[in-house]
Amino acid sequence: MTIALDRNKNHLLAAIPAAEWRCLSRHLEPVDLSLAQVLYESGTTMTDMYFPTTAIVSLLYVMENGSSAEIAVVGNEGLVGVSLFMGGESTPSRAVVQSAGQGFKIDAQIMKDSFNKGGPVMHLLLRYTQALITQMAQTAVCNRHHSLDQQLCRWLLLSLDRLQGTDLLMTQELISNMLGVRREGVTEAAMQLQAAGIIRYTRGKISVLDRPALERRTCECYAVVKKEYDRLLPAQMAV
Amino acid sequence: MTIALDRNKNHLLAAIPAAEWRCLSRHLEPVDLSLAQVLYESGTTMTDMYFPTTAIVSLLYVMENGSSAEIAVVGNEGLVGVSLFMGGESTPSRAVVQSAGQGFKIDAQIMKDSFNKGGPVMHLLLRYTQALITQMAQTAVCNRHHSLDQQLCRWLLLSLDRLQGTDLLMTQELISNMLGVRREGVTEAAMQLQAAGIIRYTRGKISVLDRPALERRTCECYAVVKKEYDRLLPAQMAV
DNA sequence: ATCGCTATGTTCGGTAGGGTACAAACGGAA
DNA sequence: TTCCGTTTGTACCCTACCGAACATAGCGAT
Repeated sequence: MTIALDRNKNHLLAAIPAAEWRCLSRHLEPVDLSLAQVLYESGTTMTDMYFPTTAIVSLLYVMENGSSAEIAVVGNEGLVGVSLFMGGESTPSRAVVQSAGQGFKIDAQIMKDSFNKGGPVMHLLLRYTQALITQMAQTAVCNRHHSLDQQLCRWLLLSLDRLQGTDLLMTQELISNMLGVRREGVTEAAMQLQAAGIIRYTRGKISVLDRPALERRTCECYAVVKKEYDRLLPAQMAV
Repeated sequence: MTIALDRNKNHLLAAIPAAEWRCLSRHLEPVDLSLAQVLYESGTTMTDMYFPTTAIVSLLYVMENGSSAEIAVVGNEGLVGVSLFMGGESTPSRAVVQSAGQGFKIDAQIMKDSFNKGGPVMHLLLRYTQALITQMAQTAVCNRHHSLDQQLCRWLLLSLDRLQGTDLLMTQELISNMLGVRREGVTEAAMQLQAAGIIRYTRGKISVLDRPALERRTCECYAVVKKEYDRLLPAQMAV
């Protein structure tokens, strides 16, 4: 395999020191991640880890009655499968591709070995995990206290941060599943945003026209999480 | 210091291998944790870690407008301060004593050094952290989908699991702060539980009379978290 | 015994969001 | 162009919860 590969498209990969990178890169496999593809099913043993580059993956919990709630979102800033090096091998949640795109896949054992060397890779992954923890915690807070409108804004911003450009390819139905609310609620909130000139949407495509306005409308949760990601994972120098 | 100390009162301490324990135990300091005591304030650098034995500590996020929401709860099964070895040194949440009691305190650096040896202590702490992550994730789900009544049951069970006996010393006002709901809502839910003969309470004291009934009333969230704690942190042999 | 504080109980109106049912509109396929 | 499935819009009622204001009841201190 000739993989000169653009690891800079994933921030974690980009931050892996050169020496370790030489070991790991040969095991990384570029993969297409298609919409609604399930990377992990709740409770199953994970065999691979994923580093999204242009795709976005949602971690969500599916309840016994079938309704769901997003717990966190992972894009080019992170990785899917932290439970592998945390020691659990599985989690009670599901990982689903929320926005199609590419990423890298790597055998879990390879990554665990690298982690267990205890060096910079381990500390990098642990800092990422802490950022992820913050996102989950803030999701809990947001679910408790904030309105659907605010949560929609937060969700759009989280997605936007993980994509290039300002267009999101996703239906309101999909968004409602992620937020764990009725589709009709998303429709109403989205109409308000459109009326305010903040977004424009057509069937399955949302264009963000005024990002600053989105940030003004959302709750504090977005900023708290963003700030924590920036603090824990500063623009990192590879090589 | 003569600390023959009852480390078995905290499950994590109890699971530390003998060799490592000899190093660590001399640095552990028994502390009284009083109700409402703040162990960490959001954003401050942490200098100590805490291992509750008979106390219970809540991790909660306090919003800009003063209202709050519990993110997770820590008792004799765990430790307060995972962000220390995760690499962040701080978190956007606060740690407050929810139920007075005892615990052990240890200098953060000592514990980090032990963690960084990469041996069983590290893996133990990481598995605990994954269990904590599950609890946070499920809190997010519960906040989204379940009724106040169900959440109160879950909360009582979580507390009960971390105490000996069946009595909780806490006011409805305190509970409402943890759950992030109105006190009146807790009053109503608690009255129903009392009417059903499941609990009995007087000013600031709740006695659980029928735990199985509580488990029947609560949502699936409690069982999911419990199961994950048991899976990740099985009754562990020290020494 | 009394006072006063704290904890708990009650009430009323307001509202966000759930459940349901259906209508309209867009867009790709034939 | 027409058809059909998908996506979005609208309407209705209902319930859980919030906000606020206030009433009662334990319990400790004096």
